[in-house]
Amino acid sequence: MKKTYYITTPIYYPSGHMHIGHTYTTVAADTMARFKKLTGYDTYFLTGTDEHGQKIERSAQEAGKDPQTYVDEIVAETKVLWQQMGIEYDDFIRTTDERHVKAAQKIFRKLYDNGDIYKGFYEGQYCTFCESYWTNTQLKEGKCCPDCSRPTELVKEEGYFFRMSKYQDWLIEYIEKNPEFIQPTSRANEMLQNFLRPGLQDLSVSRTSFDWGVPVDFDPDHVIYVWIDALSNYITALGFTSENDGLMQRYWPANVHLVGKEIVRFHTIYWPIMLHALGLPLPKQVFAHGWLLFGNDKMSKSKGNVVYPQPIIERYGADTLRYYLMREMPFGADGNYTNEALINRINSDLANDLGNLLSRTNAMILKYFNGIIPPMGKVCGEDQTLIDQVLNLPQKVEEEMDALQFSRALSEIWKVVGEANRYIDITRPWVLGKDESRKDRLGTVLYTLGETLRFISVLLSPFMPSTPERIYEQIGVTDAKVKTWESLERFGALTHGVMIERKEPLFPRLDVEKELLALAENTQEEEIADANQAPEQQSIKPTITIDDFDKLDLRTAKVLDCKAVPKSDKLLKFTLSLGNETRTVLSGIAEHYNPKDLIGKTVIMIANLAPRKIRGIQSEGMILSASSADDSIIKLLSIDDQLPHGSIIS
RNA sequence: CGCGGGGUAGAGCAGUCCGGUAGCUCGUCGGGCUCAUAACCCGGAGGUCGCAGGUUCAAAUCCUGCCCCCGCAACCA
Repeated sequence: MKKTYYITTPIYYPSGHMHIGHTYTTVAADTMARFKKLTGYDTYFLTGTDEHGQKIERSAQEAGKDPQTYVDEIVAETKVLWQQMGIEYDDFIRTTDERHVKAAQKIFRKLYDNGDIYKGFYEGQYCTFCESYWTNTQLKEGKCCPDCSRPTELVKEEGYFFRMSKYQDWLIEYIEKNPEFIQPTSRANEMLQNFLRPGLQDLSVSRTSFDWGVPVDFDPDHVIYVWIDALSNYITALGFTSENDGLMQRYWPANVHLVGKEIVRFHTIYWPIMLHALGLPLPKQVFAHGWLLFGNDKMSKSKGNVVYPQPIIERYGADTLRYYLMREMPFGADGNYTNEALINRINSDLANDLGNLLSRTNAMILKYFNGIIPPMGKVCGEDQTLIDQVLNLPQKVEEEMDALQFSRALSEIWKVVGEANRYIDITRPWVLGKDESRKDRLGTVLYTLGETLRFISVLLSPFMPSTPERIYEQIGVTDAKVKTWESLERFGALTHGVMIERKEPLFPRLDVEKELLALAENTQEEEIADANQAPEQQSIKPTITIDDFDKLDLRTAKVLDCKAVPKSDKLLKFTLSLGNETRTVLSGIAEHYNPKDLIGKTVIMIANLAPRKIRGIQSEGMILSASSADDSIIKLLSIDDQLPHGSIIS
């Protein structure tokens, strides 16, 4: 029986279009899956979408659609994107699939029956407007909602909880004994130090505050919250709890869950504990890759720097983007996406090195052998050097792939591309071509080059699925048997006597300036679209009466002193004069103002706001400021200094 | 002292676990070649490895302290 290999991506949240970050993860998983298939594994590759939850419910509402229609559209678009990117998943699970819903309910019930889930009360700071709970650490000053800045209130709600703490010691031991389980290792330390060792709290696993989810079948007021709903996709897709669980038998436990670094916790704490509670083995590895940053900034919609793959695919093709994503940065660390780096990679690696190698090889076979692949003759030392490296290549690539080091694997392949280019300079086939008596030698050189390109193509096929075929037709590879992993065991499987033709360049060289301009247009359109959208999302708060307004005591205040608060990025400490008294007030505007510039200004403050301790300093009021929707611009309200300090504003 | 990651040539990164001539890609400068997509090949210049101490025959690497950047802090890959 063949060895199996099961790899997954996270299931993505379809509240918006998939961007290059999602593409990155999915391409990595696809590349790995293709590599394992190539090397003879019985491979299963799962991706999908996590479609429930309040955010989807609300996004759908805003778009004037029912949630199912809303997610159906985004999923359809996502599938088109994956198809364009050459993603060959074996299954695409949607948490709204009937099969998933049923299985998630069974899992929930099973955990409840076992006593791992119990009914209790959830208590937390709740924002009525956003219909969302926030933790104390998330809240803004004055216990305000981090999303809409309205005050939150303490709310108690009936809910189901998972007894995480029960399994905490077991998991700590498991992680310590299985260093391969969480990769890179630094992530394991992070989990142990941050969450596991300080102690796990029981996890709230149901909600009554929204409906768009899988109902708890024995208590339909509750829907199953994301943890069990989303994480269980990895086994519900295999038919866990259904009569037809053949895939589960065959592929579980997964070899790798590929995840982004922000969801490591869910996959290395909650998920293992859930599996253990269900009596199932844990995935062999959870691999956390880094983020694709734009320049040095995190991609985010509010910054308007989200990169979408479609324009890149249209301009340069999916294989090119796949190559860039897998090559540019070490898998696991954060990397930068820049248009310039993309174009440089295309030009130097794909056009100059690989494309040109093929071009010169193909051109010489046409010129000196009328397009017929010559046979291989006697091998010299200079041939052998190249041949040895070519023969060692598959093993090197496999080693790097097993460590999920895509970038290094490609770098190994490109070392050989470079070696082949050098080989041409050393053997000087154009000189051999002038001497009819050295035709055999010339044939050997060109055959060696063709055969090297065949090795490269086969090894490249998981990374760039459509490029190898374009190479094959230029070096006369037609037989499927010489496109396999097994065909890389010996040097010389390339069939001679085959007729080849001249084709268009594999990857045309790009004009850097021109391409940068074209790509910049794309990003700018996005920015404008986002900027126009942003203010609309901040709707006007509910109406209040004049009495409500009267409760506020607004005063002018003179800034006597202003300093940055130590160990804080955002806070400034103000000493304010209200005429007859002096107040200390903190304000989170350090990123926007230099403290010195504010001394002497007259600002407006709320004088009767309940004092609050922030960073150990008592803040006795609040200074008014206006901000843009994403807080990128914040302006302090101030007035001309004509009035006495402490004047009432009404 | 909340947690984690990072600071190495103009740019982007590897090397740090297991101390011992500082490496790769791009760019740049010079040379070679003319089969090739003005591509390819060779060579050079360019770094007090964030700062300060310490351990050592020897520190980018180990220890201590500090500075700066980034991310996370209960569902943004």
